[in-house]
Amino acid sequence: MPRSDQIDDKQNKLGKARRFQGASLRDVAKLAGVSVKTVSNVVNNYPHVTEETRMRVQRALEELNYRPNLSARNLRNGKSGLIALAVPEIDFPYFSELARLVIKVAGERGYTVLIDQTGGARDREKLVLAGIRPQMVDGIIFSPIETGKEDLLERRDDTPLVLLGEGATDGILDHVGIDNVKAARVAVRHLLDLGRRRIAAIGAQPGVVVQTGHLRLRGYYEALQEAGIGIDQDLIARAPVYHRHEGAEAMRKLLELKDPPDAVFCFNDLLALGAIRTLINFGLRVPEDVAVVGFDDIEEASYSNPTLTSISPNKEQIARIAMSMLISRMEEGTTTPPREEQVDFRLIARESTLGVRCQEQVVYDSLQEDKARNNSALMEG
Amino acid sequence: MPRSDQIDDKQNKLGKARRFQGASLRDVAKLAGVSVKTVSNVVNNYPHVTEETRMRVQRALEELNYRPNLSARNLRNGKSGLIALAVPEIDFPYFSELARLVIKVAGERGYTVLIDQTGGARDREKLVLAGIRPQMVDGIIFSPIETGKEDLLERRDDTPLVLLGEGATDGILDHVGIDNVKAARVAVRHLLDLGRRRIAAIGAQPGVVVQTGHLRLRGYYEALQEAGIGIDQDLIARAPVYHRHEGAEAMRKLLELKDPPDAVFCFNDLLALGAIRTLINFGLRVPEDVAVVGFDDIEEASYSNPTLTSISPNKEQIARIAMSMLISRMEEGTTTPPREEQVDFRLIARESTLGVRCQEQVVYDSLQEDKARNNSALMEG
DNA sequence: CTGAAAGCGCTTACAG
DNA sequence: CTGAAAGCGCTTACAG
Repeated sequence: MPRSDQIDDKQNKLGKARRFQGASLRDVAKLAGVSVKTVSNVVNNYPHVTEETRMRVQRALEELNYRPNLSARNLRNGKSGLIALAVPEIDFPYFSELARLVIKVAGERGYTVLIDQTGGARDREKLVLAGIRPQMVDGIIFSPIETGKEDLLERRDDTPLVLLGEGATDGILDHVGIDNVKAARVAVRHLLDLGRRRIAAIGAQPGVVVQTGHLRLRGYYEALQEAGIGIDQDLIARAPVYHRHEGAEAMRKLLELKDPPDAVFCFNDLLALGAIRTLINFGLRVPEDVAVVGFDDIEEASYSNPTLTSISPNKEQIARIAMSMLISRMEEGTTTPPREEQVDFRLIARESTLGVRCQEQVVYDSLQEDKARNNSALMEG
Repeated sequence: MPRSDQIDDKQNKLGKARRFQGASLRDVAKLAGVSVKTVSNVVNNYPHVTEETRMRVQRALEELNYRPNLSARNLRNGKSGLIALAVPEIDFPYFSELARLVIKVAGERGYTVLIDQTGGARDREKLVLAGIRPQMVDGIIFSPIETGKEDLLERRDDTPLVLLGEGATDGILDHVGIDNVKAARVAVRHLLDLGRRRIAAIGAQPGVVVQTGHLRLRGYYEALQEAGIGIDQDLIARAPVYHRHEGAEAMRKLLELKDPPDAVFCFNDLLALGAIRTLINFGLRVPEDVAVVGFDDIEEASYSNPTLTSISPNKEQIARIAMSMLISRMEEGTTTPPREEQVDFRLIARESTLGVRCQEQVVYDSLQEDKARNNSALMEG
């Protein structure tokens, strides 16, 4: 039996030097004195291999520290086992929390996740749709910001793709999200229930209509209308990016109004945390002077000071459903019309609306559809 | 010239049905009436192609919507253009901020990043060292938690790997980090300078010695010793995981001491934010009653209430150096001894030590080595 | 400037 | 139960 150091060095066989790739099936087969097929059988745990042969092959695999070449395997199998998660920026807490779950769920299903950061820029998002990293990934989970309906319709690439978060994709592609309008309505209604009447909104977005910001704004309108309160355009603040800084800026402007708000509904938690920062800088009390509600329920919402009332979408459900949809396209090649799925959400009330030292309360649960159910998870134990 | 729909359907040529892979170079060559080599030349922008031929090929590429098969290209080239970033959990703010930068820098250098989450568990970390996803990635950037020196020495896999964050890797592998001992010393000295004398530490870790926690604790000891203050073991709180919850718990225990601390140095920002949450719940004022310093300078530190004084490592520098080190191993096959690089860090003092409404100040900058330089970035504009 | 052919490492009918 | 051979799609010396 040849020793491992007698295996020809591939560097010599190739014209050009190349990083040594490790042992191949052929090397192992040679060392074990069997055919490549048999080694492959052992590696892939196929039956029909004599125990003795198996042992011999195992030893050879060990000795050569064999590692299958995934590029070759993928080429042969026509798939890579890789999916892309395309998000604006991975360090937005909402996206990093979602990414953790997507990576976890994908791992359970045998997939590896690579991350694409679009920065929420339309041209980078178009690249995602056009098939960035062609045939490197079997599928894509995509959380767009600026992508519009036209962009989706123009798409030529046929890599399976599931959309996340956006509101109206009009059944062009598989999509999983939450009922943004309803969630926003629930959030604003909570403020109304607490007696607030001058309720501001932070996070309206200029331009494109097919967007999260638009839907949440609609929910805001509907809640106020239901309560018979007129819309004051001065109370609606824009935010091109949903980050702390923009929330702080927007709040500052709202405080300059001659009749400033007594509550503010922010279209995500980062905006809300920025807004709170401004309120505190101005010496105002939250929620006594201004109550604040956020959206996303990132972990920080449970620890900020004050803790933040927020709409809490079921993120694990988002990850699971997105992955299931994607797998059914990737593996089963499903060609049914695009599916639209909505996940559960809750409104979790905390100090920023209930007051200091209040217990955390689940004020609304889309799963239960009954209000004021008190989950009584005593805050901080 | 044959039309695209005359290209044989591969499904028929293969025994088993398989997801249609799109057009290959061969298909394009056939359609354009040239050889595969010529198409390859066009695709890869090689010179020596007649303008006319190039046009013809371009048109064929367009018509068939050709996308190179990266598995095949990688197989042929012996590399994948993929690197793995292995971190405990992507949604720890420090790691998501780092990931954003690594993905950005990698992209600039032509690499795609896939994420491995180890959960900080030793067996999962061992898998990373052993070559999880064999030959799928050209290199690995690895931020270990429980990996010890023995694990590094045992490693058989030869995929280029750069370690992040850990303190003492004893030159076994390339490593980039900061001077943890010194940074911790700077942090504690800051508290001493403010007149604090009962300074607690949160984040000591049981077990393994080669760990961040150990080094930061040493810096804490050294600072106290320099100031002639004895060590009180009661003031040293453990934290198995560096998360908000553990910080809150640890702080609670410290407050139960008959002689509670007047300051606390937390080994990362999340611990500090958890600690602050507890302090506020107990009706204590930060920093008047207890001053708090964190470590990492995650973005939340600039917006928390109070804003958080923290050690700020140069994360972009970490990402850039790690990527450079990795590339020199991957592309140049450098076989020089492992390198050890330390990046700059600063101590940025904010409200949690300076008091409410104080300006943010750079109290220490390892690059300048001069104290009390006032950067005067007026907080909140 | 272009073409024919080999080979990267794998899996899989097809024989035996 | 095992082997010989084809082919996934690409790149690259080697000819011409």
